[in-house]
Order: sequence, then structure tokens, then C-alpha cells
Amino acid sequence: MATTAIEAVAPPAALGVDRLLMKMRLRDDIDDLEEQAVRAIATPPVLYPSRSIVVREGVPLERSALLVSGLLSRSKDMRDGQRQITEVHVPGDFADLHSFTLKRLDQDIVALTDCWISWTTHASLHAVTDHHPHLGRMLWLTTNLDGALHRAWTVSLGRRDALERLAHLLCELQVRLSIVGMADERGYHLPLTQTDIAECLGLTPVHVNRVLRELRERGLVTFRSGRVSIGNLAELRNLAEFNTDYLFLEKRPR
Amino acid sequence: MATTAIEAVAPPAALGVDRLLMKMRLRDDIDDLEEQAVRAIATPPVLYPSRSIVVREGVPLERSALLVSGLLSRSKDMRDGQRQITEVHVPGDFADLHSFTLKRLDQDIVALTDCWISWTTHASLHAVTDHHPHLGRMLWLTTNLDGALHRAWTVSLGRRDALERLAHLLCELQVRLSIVGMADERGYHLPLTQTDIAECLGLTPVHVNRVLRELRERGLVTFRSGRVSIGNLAELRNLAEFNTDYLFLEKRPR
DNA sequence: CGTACTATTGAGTCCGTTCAAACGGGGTGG
DNA sequence: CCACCCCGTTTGAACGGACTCAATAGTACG
Repeated sequence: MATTAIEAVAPPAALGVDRLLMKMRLRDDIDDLEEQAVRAIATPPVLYPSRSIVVREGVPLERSALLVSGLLSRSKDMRDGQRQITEVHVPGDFADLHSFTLKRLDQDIVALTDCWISWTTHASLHAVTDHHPHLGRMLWLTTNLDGALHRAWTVSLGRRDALERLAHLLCELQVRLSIVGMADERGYHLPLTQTDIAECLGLTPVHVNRVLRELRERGLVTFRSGRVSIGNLAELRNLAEFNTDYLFLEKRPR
Repeated sequence: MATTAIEAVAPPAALGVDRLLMKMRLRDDIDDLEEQAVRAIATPPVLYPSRSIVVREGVPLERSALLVSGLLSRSKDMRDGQRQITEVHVPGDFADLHSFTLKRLDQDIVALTDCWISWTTHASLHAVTDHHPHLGRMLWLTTNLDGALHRAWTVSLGRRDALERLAHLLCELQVRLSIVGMADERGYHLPLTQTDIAECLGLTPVHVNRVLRELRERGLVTFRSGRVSIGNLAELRNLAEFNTDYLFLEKRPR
């Protein structure tokens, strides 16, 4: 898959941090001094090819990955060869910020597409939490947003059927990509295979295909050649029982 | 269900913090000054009756719940009346510490049994993170441990069948209760209904009943009248493909 | 000693799987 | 330039795990 020429050239060093700041400022104010401190911790982006393992489960870590462009996943391989993806990361996400406190990962970080990643050392994060407590709490908040996503996925896998589950995933990505300016109400670029989607949803690729057809025939959404085209967002959200509350898109009180 | 006389009388005010410290010290050293700071933030336990909603989704919050005794759940109600539990909290757990950064919850906190809860104000947590950065990071770690649990549950719901899923849950609780001295290799007290278990596993109560029978007939584990009796822990773990890695039971490097 | 909840078991159904085959498009080498 | 191949997609047919519906048994409590 053509890596798209767009990503073949290194993105600006600041792009990842820009998007991270967009996400944080959606939830709270970040002053100039803090912005400066955040900008100081990111290093120039490095390219990881599609399907490569960026961080392997269990390995001792001293840095965290800020995704600048592309899509990353957290995924677990089972002994029988099955795989479950537990989160899809979009640009601006810290894919493994939790390793700052945990010092290793419980799951692999795998590139779903070619990815540019800006590494951040735990030493610099340590300094930030020491000298900028508020910024430290904002980073903490970031990992708690991941937790909220995890809970929403648990609910989907536990209580929604295949159609609703797929609809919910597509709704979630629409919102999360919109935050960083990579989606609108009409759709977004999503260079995943149906197998990737199946691994997110706890389904087989065959069934994902059938369910995609169902969504298409209902006029709700079409997924073809790496693009999600939304036909009826309101109905799609209704079908999925999708609500943005769990994404915490508002500024916090006080 | 008899609330057991043990819990009918208020537990010592320090019990919740004691158990929290046990959990934290498993992962890193806590010095005397820090211990003092932690002990200072907990208030005398309050009783919540079984099945009561301790914290409701969406409500603005200024405090977090430290569970002293009993079992709490995080759960989501669907519009069709179904419910999914996304985490079961054991004594010593901060059930909604993530609300310190998020300021509201995306899911309800519901008492599965009578529960004694010690409340902690966000103001005092704020002060702790300002004055004790290391302790702040330890609290952050605590919420990241919840994230790891969520990911493990997502994997279970996505890729394990009913038998494996149930086995995995029982293995997880065995370890987490052991940490706070409430379980051993032979079993533990677990005052849940089969419906509660079904809501954890994304199954129906009827099927949980059948699968419990299967586990019992295989001699792996018996669940009766609120007690889990483990017949063969090694085989149970093997069936569930259970591994304690995701629980981060070791001290962090450095 | 009735009432209400929980647990248990059976029979039939359905959603998603498995197995299998065909199709399509983009890249590569002869 | 075409033939081939690989990978992802699409469709069909049969199977099976978990559900639904329903009835009965057990247990705690007032």
C-alpha cells in the first residue's frame, strides 16, 4: 500500500506536539510557559514502516512514543494466533505514555500504516512533572482518556452486536480524527484492512465484510479503498448508541 | 445476602489506606513522609448499601472513592436495559481516581455488595501532586494499572470464549485479592451473583451458569454461595491463558 | 410460610464462525 | 506490455456457541 507520497517525506518536527497541544487545550488551558516545556520534550520524528512492532510487550522502557502521522495500534497476540487490538492511535496521541509510570508495556505497539514517531524520554517527562505540576496532571489526564476509550470498547465488545460495534468504531474515529483536523462530517481517510477492523472488533474479517455491506446498503456509511464516507452521521450514531461523553471534549470545570 | 457481620460494623479508618499502601509498595518504595501524606488525605469510611449507585455518570466531582471493604463495579447501562461491567474493584482500590483529572465519570460506580468507602477530596490530591511529585506519579500509576485491566478485559471479550473468559476473571480476582490479603491459592470469598458475573463477561446469566458447571465438572474451580474454591490453579490459568504480567506485580526499575 | 430473588436445566433459534472458492487490483519480472 | 502473483475483498453453505424462552428448584428473609 502506497505509503502515500504525503508521508514519504518527513513531517515538520513540531507537528506531533502541535496536535498534542490541540488535544490538551480542548480540555484545559495551557499557558505559554507550559507550551514551551511541552515543545522542548519532543525529538525529531522517526519513520516506522507499516506492520512493524514499534514497542514490544514486556521490554523495559525509558521513552514514550508521540505519534506524528499514521496509525498505531495496541494489540495482543494470543497463543492460537488470534490477535486483539485494544486501541487505535491517531496523530497527536501518546501511544504508550502509560509506560512512563509502568516502565514496560502489557501489549505491543504495532504500526498499522507507515508512522512518523517523535520519541520523548521518561527523564524529560519526569522533569516536567517535577517543575510543571499542572502539565503533569494534563499528561495524567491524557492516559485517563485512553482508559475511557478502553471502557467504551469493553462495552462494545460485551454488549453490542457486530453491526453496532462497527458503527461505534467508525463514529469514534470520526470524532478523534476531527479533533486533529483529519476528518469532517462527510468522512475521513482510514487506511486499514478489513482484517485490522476485525481485530479491533473481536470479529472475523469475513464477518466484517458482510457487516460493512449492511452499513453501505442502509446508506449509513461506506468504507472503500481506505476512505470512510459517511452517508448519515445521525443515524450511524443512533445505531451505535454513540455519545461523545466518554471522549471528554469539554474544558474541565475550574 | 448477609452483608456478613464482619462488614456490618465500621472498619478502622486506616484500613483503606493500609491496603492502598500495600498495592503501591508492591510497585515502588514509599518513604515515611509520603506515607504520612497519603494517610492524611483519607476520611473516615462511610457505608453504601449493596446495589446503590455510589457515583453517577456525568455528575461533576470534587472527590474520589477509596474502597475500604466490599466490592464496587464500574458499569454502563445500555438503552435496552442491558448492562456491562468494565471493572470490579477490590478493597484498597481507588474506584474513580481518574475523576481527579477528568472531573466527571463516563460510567457509574455501583456497589456490588455493602461497601465502606473513604472519600478523598480532589483539593487534597491536588496538594499531594504539587508537594510530592513522586507520590503524584504513584497515584498516576494506579490509574494506569486500571488501564491495563481494561485492556485485558477487552482482549477477553474479543478473543476468548465463555469458558476461558470466566476462568480469566476468576484468575484475575484471585491475584488482586491476594495482594490485599483476601485470597490464597485455594480460593476466596466472592459475594457476587451469576448475573453480576454475566455483566462482567458480556454473557447471559443462563450461560454463566452452564459454564460454571463446566469448570466445576472439570475440577478446576467451584463457585458456590459466594465462595470461589480453586481445584487446580495451574490448569485454570492455562485454560484462561492467564499471565500476571498485565498486573505489574514487580517493583519498577530504578 | 409465603414471597422474591437466584440458580438450574431443557429445547429451539440465531448471530457469527469456519471452510471454501472466486474475484479484483496493484506491483513485478520476463 | 503482458502474465503472473500476492494480498485483500467478496460471496456461499454449513456449523456451532451463546442466546431466548420457559419451567422448576433452591434459598434467604419478612
